[in-house]
Amino acid sequence: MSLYLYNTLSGEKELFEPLVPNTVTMYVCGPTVYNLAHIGNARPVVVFDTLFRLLQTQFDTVTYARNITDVDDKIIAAAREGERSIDAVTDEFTAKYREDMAQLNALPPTLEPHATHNIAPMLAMTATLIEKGHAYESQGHVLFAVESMADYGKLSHRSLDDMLAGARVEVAKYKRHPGDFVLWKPAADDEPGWDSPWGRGRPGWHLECSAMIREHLGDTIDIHGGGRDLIFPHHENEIAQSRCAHGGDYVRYWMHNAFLDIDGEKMSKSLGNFRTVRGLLQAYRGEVLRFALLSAHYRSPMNFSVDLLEQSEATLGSLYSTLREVRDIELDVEVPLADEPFYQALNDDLNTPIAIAEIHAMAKQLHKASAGERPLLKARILAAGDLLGILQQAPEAWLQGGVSSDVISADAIEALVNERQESKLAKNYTRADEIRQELLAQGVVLEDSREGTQWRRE
RNA sequence: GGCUCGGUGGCAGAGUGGUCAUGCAGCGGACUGCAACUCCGUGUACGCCGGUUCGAUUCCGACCCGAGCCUCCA
Repeated sequence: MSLYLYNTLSGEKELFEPLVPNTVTMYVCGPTVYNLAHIGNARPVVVFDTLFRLLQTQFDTVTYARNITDVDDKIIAAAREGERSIDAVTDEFTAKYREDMAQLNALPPTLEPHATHNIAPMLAMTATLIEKGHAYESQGHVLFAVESMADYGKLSHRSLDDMLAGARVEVAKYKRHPGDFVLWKPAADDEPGWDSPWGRGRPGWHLECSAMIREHLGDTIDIHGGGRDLIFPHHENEIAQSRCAHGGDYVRYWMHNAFLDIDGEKMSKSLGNFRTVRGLLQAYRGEVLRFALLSAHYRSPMNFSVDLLEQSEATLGSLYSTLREVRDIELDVEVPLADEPFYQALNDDLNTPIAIAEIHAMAKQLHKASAGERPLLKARILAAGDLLGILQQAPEAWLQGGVSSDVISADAIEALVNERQESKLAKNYTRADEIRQELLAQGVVLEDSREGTQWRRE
């Protein structure tokens, strides 16, 4: 099966072939740990987690690194504001980030490098860039000289002239060119800092990723992902640093996810429509959030709303209902992935909406399938769900669980279901219907079948 | 202003040069003691205007609207 990925650098879908056969290296820009992750932050995590799962089905070794930026102006500001130590802030939000992403069924990355643990490689790269004439020291800062790189701006399709035209911000005096960016900046006494040949200071943001990639994954990696907004300046500057420091290719496939709107508006603090993952998890299960995020192609802007979440929950419920019908079927069948439409869809630049449509098609077939056909269909649905990071729970647990399961207990429901069963046998349909209505008011739906009554929460 | 990228039926969202997305919701029917689940049926959707073409939602051009980036925001 051939995997095609859209490469931001070329603007086209390209056949994916790792540099080293059967070995893939992937890096995704992770969080700056000074606050809670919002649902927009979760999109790349879910998208690249899905890619991670897909890659693992066809390459022997997949090394996926996602960094933790734990030194940054915003962290310093957050610590000051809360009158806490830097470590207290970064530890708290690193832990919460991991918890939130785990709720979204995102697998832990292979590596999770922390910026503060990789200062030495950053210093080394800075020194190399100065030696090679791509960087210079100025008033305690070390800056990258963008004019020293012939094709600076290639990823974001812009020239230095374009950038000059757009520069409305006052240019710092210590810069030779307005586009020059910081590799190393001085730290005040009460700020985190490390000794360096250029004085006590801390690394610039772009440098962190370049240095950690080289340190943990190598000079050239296969895939580098992140949100669209990172194309410039972050990724452009990473390319400049790494290519100028050690030559050759830096990243072979650049992938960027589009943004999320909230109720048709962009998410921003001023609009008051900031949705943290943690907040949303109060009302919806992580799998619902994940499904919602995967219901649009990763390069399409998507509108995130309560409607979408309700639809996602209903859709997952219906798929779990289908799986409940076949819960007793033992699985001992192999699913030949290469033949699967859902697998082909995912291999076409991670087309998750098509993959989901294929799951629906299989569910439909399952309802009509003969007993002999059912095991394979069940296995295929679960295999698709596994790649998408959904549908892996016990159907009963999903259907009878939920974030509001404290409204009425499962025991109480079972008791009423039993009472209703007796009423039905006694042909007391008035009481039976009363119980149905009573439970419905509590968000519990009853489904009668020849085998008995099943229930689920709406 | 520059550079990227979008505008698809009530909603979400794929895709394609010429009968089909898919899901949710709605409507009609079957099934059911009543329901739910399931099944069957049901929608003159592709921003606007030109052009190319036998034929365009799909290609080309202009326009309108929206988004992201233009020094640290997924």
